[in-house]
Amino acid sequence: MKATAVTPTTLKAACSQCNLRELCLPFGLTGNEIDRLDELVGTKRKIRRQHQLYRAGDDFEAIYAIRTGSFKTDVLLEDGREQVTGFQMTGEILGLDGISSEAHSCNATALEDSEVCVIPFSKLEELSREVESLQHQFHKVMSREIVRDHGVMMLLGSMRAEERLAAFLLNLSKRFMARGYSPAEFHLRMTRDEIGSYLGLKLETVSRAFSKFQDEGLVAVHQKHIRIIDLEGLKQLLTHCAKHT
Amino acid sequence: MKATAVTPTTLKAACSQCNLRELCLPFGLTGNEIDRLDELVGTKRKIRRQHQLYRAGDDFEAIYAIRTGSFKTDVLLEDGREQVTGFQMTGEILGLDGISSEAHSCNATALEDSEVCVIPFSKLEELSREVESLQHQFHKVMSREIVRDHGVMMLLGSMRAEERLAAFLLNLSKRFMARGYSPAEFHLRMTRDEIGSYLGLKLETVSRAFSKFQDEGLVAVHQKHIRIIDLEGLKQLLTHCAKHT
DNA sequence: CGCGCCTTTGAAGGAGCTCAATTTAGGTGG
DNA sequence: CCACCTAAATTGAGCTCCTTCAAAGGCGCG
Repeated sequence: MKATAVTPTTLKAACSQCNLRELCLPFGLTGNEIDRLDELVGTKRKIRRQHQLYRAGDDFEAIYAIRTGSFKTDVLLEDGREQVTGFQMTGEILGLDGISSEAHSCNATALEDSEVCVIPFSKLEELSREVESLQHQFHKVMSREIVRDHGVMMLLGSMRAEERLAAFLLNLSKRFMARGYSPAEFHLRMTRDEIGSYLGLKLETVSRAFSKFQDEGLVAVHQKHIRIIDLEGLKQLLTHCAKHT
Repeated sequence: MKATAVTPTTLKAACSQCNLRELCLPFGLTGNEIDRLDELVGTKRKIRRQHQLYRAGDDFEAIYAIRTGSFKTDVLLEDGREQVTGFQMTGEILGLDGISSEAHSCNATALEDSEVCVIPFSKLEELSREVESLQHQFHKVMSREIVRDHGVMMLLGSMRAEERLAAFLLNLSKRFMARGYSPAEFHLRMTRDEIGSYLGLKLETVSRAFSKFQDEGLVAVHQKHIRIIDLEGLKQLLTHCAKHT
């Protein structure tokens, strides 16, 4: 919480001072190990709303930990169709897609003015060869991304519109809570169109589902402001709406 | 190709002898490094058709490299809905989902009688702290899984039925080719129902799409036997079918 | 040879999409 | 401070693609 005397332009990241470290790469590391991680984490980088942290095709050199703000990642088809592959919040890691081919395979766009810690990847590999706990935590972070993606595939492949939106809201709620924010009341940083792209729905369908939830007393929706009224009701939508086989 | 004198029951894996090593974990390693990998790779394990390599909830202890045969991975919802998250072929790695929570989060089922190399994960982490090229290759394998999943999300979220099936066939074709099999003619190991689950479609829709492709002279379909007649035509389905916005 | 499972095909229905109009919020300049 | 302007969100009506339900055909295996 104590401000350190550094210039704001090339602010050095400091995991040891960061209140997100329990969610991020330093999780499970000892104080001494975190200090070593501090050394390798490069500068912070500010990204303004709607600007891109990296684009598909960019050379891969670093991964990024979100310090403040939020992002979306998306892939584009030649014909212009966009698929949002995820929304990322503070403490989450961006750029893992780039490792496989040494180039990024998606775009990462800030949903609001944001700040990321730049983690040069070759240095991370170097240090994680020495620090077992860092190596393990990094593997967990990558694996978590894979598990998360499977969840989205479940959502896109087997759920109907309202279930998808309910799952989306519950997921956001959980992540806000993990960051010390209210799990019941929050602002969406993304548009209906972006939610729709993520959920495999058209923006009108998303909007209609929001209205339906409101009519049913599950949530209160005012544009991007969401208040969850009946958490259990939302959860039941997921388990009981078993129209499919 | 030369058979080594080992008992067939607890056959020791041998990456150095394996013709899949260019597709698998040993890629990029020197001969000496591959020998060290050989040491850590445990026994091979045979899995009969329809049997499971692991189930959601099982303790995570090892990852698996497919030596022969093929698998599907799926996640189940409480109400019984199944989502196939992937089909895996020889040289591909199974079990990465388990790292994050130390328990597997999906089921892996053999589509035919198969054999996997068991790679104890803690030992893999240990060795990859010493062998840089192994560490890097393992990271690439994980990242590739993430990129693959993004592709499936694109498919499920933004494509229509026929595009999905075309993308699926083209993907299979590419992977068969990488393994030295014909890219134009192959046997599907999975049912229409499993394809449908993977593609977010009902089995009847998959069947109808196959029939349509056949009518249009794109592929010849005889049950599970597929022959791709017009590869370019299939590819064009993906780029030109831009009915969506 | 017969049984079960997988696949194919048809016909009808519905969830979500498309197109279009209206409302609301947020930013800008007078 | 208000009027204006643009982007985002809401809502309605008709349509389409995929699903659902149903029945028949084909293949493999005991």
